[in-house]
Amino acid sequence: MEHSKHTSLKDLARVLGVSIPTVSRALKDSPDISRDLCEQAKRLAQEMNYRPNPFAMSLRKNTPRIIGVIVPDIVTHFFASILSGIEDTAVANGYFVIITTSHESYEHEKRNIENLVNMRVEGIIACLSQEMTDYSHWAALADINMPLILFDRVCLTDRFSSVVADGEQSARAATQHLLDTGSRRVAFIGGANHLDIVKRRKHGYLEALRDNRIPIEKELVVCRKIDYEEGKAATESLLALPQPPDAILAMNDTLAFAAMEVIKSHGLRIPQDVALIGYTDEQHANYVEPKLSAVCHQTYQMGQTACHLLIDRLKGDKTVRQVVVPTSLQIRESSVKEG
Amino acid sequence: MEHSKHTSLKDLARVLGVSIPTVSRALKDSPDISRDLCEQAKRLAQEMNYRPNPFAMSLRKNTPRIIGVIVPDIVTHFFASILSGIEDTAVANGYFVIITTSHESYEHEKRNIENLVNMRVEGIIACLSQEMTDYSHWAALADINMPLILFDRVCLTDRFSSVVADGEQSARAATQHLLDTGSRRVAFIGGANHLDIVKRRKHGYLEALRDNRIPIEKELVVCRKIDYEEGKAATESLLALPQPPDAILAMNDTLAFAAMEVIKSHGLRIPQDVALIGYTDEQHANYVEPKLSAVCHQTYQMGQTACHLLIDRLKGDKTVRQVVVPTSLQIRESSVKEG
DNA sequence: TTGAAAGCGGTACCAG
DNA sequence: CTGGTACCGCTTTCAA
Repeated sequence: MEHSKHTSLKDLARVLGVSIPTVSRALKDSPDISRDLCEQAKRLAQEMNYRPNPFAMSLRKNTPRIIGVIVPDIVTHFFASILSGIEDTAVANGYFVIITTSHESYEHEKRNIENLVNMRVEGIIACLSQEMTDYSHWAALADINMPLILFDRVCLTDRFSSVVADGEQSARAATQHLLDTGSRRVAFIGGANHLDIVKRRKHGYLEALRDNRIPIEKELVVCRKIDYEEGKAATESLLALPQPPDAILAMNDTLAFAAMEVIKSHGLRIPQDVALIGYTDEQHANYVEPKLSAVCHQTYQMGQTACHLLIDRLKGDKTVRQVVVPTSLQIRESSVKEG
Repeated sequence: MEHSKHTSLKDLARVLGVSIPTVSRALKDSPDISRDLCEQAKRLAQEMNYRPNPFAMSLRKNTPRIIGVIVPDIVTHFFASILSGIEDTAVANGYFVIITTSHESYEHEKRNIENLVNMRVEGIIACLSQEMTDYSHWAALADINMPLILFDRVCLTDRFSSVVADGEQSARAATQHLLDTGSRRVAFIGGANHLDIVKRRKHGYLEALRDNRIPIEKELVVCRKIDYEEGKAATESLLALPQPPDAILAMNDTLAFAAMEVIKSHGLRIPQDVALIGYTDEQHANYVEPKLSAVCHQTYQMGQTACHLLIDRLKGDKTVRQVVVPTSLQIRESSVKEG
């Protein structure tokens, strides 16, 4: 007896004294129903607060108008903002969004995929978890023809459309900027090496060094995990080097703030002793002192784009695309040693 | 031909050469099916990757195991963290979560409620939008017996269970702390007066003044809107007073960071010239300089609690509760003028 | 131990 | 213009 029974077509039919199919058609202004009945039916539906039962609909055609989303977590601003873009776009197109979190765990991720498939969502938008090293559960989605769009951390890009930032280009620009403003020994703090975002950003960093004919020093590249504590440890290890870096490029917000914390705790000045560039949004960059120079992702747009890709796919567009969303390097206070 | 047909009981039945109901029962280990058939059926289900169709289920009993959530936005850390608590709890109990955002708009809020009801979610967890001044759309949920749990910004607490922080007590403690550590003229920046969180925190602030026999000065209380720009304007107006405050209590994170920005931009020192206390989480409080003394909400727990209240309600517990989640005052650098 | 039939709410097709 | 019938996938009597 939970929520007092919804009214169904049957109820309307009974009151109107006509058959169920007739009411169904009347409500959709079918041309072969008398205008009169149409009006009556609609008025009654209004009065009796009739709502089409989505489960009945979905039972016939498999289209519950629900999109599933899998993100590592909801709390990180980067993901929250992307979710926001997804949600707004989905709603604007008449879809609901079910959000699930992988907590960076392979097991969770697998279970979430399972659950969403079981729920018969029309499509899935996802960002890979860090732990994820084998792609079979994603590939399986292609096999059962479940539309999937990946963003940020992606895989199997020949089979699934994806949305990523221009990681290589942004890291290259950030590194170049550090070198242009007085830094000499630039270090890189990244996440697990198997993630392609790590590869790309690291590659951009290395390219910039090469552009400037700076020999690569392996100790200056620390790739552990995207995690606050790991980021702190990475920074500690850099500062403990016999010849520590005089600048650090941290490849995402978690790592950047971890680095900032550690540099400060060592009594070092930013940017004079160690310059710092991170990846983060405007707000967080401005909150800290010194204000963090950072690569800015257009997170909201990434969410929108991912959702649009999915909706296009649901409408039948089978082409696999890789959308690269440009980033912008925003110079603030933490990076410039000299004008 | 979207996602290649799921296998149904019918498919299994055909292969096994038995009737559909039989398979249905076999899969649930019904006692009146031969052990043999049970085993066979389950094995086959496994092989053929059978998934019960949730729409068919939901069509019979109205229990899609989906919870709807309405929040003002996803991006604000406060909400993101609560969502996280809700999501984890929901999943742990076998529920999906559909998240919708009101964008602080009355219209969106109404539409979201509508949509979730149409979708036949089993219950709703929500935080009121700021714009919301009339409660009828929420009251309507009670009429149709849709379980509703409110958090943070609540209404009709006699009919709906809710989860709130101890706003009055926390504001009182924060104000007392300011007075204890050298501040004399404490101002309060709040949001729209019709929100009960605003009322409660303001009340706590006023109580603290009274406790200390400090006359209340109306100009020191500015309640506009919870919004970054509005918060800046509020702070500006305070600093422009003939006798400006020497301390500010900002009743949430958005307002606190806005206040900090403006105070700094005036070249005033925190806390020496103007002491500041906000409401925010640990991480953000520590990012800024000086580190922000702040009331800390147990956001994740608030989400968990709200979800548990809903699940209990879904299990039949009709008692209406008001859960108050304690806060903690965390003294950092922005508030203490003197030891 | 199993099967047949009805029903959940709606749509589509054919008949009249 | 309207009604009858069948079906989507599953559960639940009731009969056998």
